[in-house]
Amino acid sequence: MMGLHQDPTDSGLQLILGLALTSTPEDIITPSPPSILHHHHLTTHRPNSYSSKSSFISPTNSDPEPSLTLALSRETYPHQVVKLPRNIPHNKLSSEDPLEQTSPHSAISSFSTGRVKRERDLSCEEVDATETERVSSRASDEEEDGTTARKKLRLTKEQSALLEESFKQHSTLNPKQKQALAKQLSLRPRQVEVWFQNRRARTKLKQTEVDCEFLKKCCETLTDENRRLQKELQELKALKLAQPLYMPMSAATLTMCPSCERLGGGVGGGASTKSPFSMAPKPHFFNPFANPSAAC
DNA sequence: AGCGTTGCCAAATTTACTTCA
DNA sequence: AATGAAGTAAATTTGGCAACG
Repeated sequence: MMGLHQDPTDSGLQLILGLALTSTPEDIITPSPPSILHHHHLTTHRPNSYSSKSSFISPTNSDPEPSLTLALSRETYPHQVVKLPRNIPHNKLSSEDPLEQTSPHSAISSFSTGRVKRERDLSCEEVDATETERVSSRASDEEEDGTTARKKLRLTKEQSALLEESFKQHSTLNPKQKQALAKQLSLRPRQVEVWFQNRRARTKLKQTEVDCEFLKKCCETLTDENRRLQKELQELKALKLAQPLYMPMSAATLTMCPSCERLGGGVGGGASTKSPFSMAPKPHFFNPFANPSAAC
């Protein structure tokens, strides 16, 4: 009825999701406001200081159970074996290190800020890499002959645990924190940065899925409510046809509906009676967004 | 004020790798 | 054992925004 699609990929649903949850209380299954609103806030009022950026999604709130997040790689990939790729694309043969790979456009010019930045990051992180690769888990020492494709880093359990722990404290890092964490993990700052970016994306995705489930339940509740009201309306219409003449009631028999302050008939609400003025067992207009905990 | 640079981020996408049927 | 599909996470690309000189 309400045009609420069940498909989470539907753009209409996502729009409704962002709007509908603005009044989401804290006692529902979505402990944090929808990330859509946060994104708008961040992109329009991006703070200068890094410490204030942690408002994106609080990992302790939106991801209270890290073991249930989408990041299950440590459990599903327990062996930490770095294998050579089965097939090596031609365009990946130039350099093993992804950070040392420039895109096909990267050498064209320096007009793109991203390209300039990457080259700059590379230059500063190469120094860092030489310091850290002695104990790094990265298998990245084969690029001398230029015939090895890049191998994707698989973080160790310890590295993942430390990154997760750091993410719980703050979902964004300032440069000092990034450097320190990279040194502690024997990774490059860029890798730490990428991990945090991907981790934030996973958190947001998970939150979106939670929001979607919440809206599905709200939709079901509203559907049931609508069905009930439609049925009640049909009954009232039928009674109206059966009793076309107005039958005045004495003031003593009238009661006030506590929710909508409409007059109802009979003592005790009359819900059990089949009076034409019987009250619905629930409020006439049920808003799950204003009262989602009761709705879902 | 306008401009270019720099740095960070989100979003989308690609890619390497793992798991499982 | 081999294989391909599906899933996952690391890495890349693109574009936007803000701060700074």
